Amino acid sequence: MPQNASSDELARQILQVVALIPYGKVASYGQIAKMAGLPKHARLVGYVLKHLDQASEIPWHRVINSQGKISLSKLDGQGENIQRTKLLAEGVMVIGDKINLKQYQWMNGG
DNA sequence: GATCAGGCTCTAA
DNA sequence: ATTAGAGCCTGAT
Repeated sequence: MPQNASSDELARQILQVVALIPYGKVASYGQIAKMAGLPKHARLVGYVLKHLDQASEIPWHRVINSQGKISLSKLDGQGENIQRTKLLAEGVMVIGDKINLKQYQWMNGG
């Protein structure tokens, strides 16, 4: 890891970008990493989001993988994918575990 | 410091 | 469009 930035700082930069994703939109891990100035750290984004506090107001569910699919398999009390449920609640069309990035990806086409 | 695993991504079938 | 393999970087043994 770089000497000029603590891991906590990297996490902060990542979360700062994730917090900017607008309601009803999604972004990929790689996209987040890139926007945070950490182009190769897509997996770190996943790591950071996984270790978030549940009280956090970070919209972690708006982050999906590059294929437009949900990587997280965590389920809620209904046996449904939590991330999928949250996205649907925001009006994001999730078919199976896949999302139409052309339509819902943040900053896609402006 | 070596080794393993992870909410990834790119490329090739 | 879906599946495999290789590459990449960090955090935890």
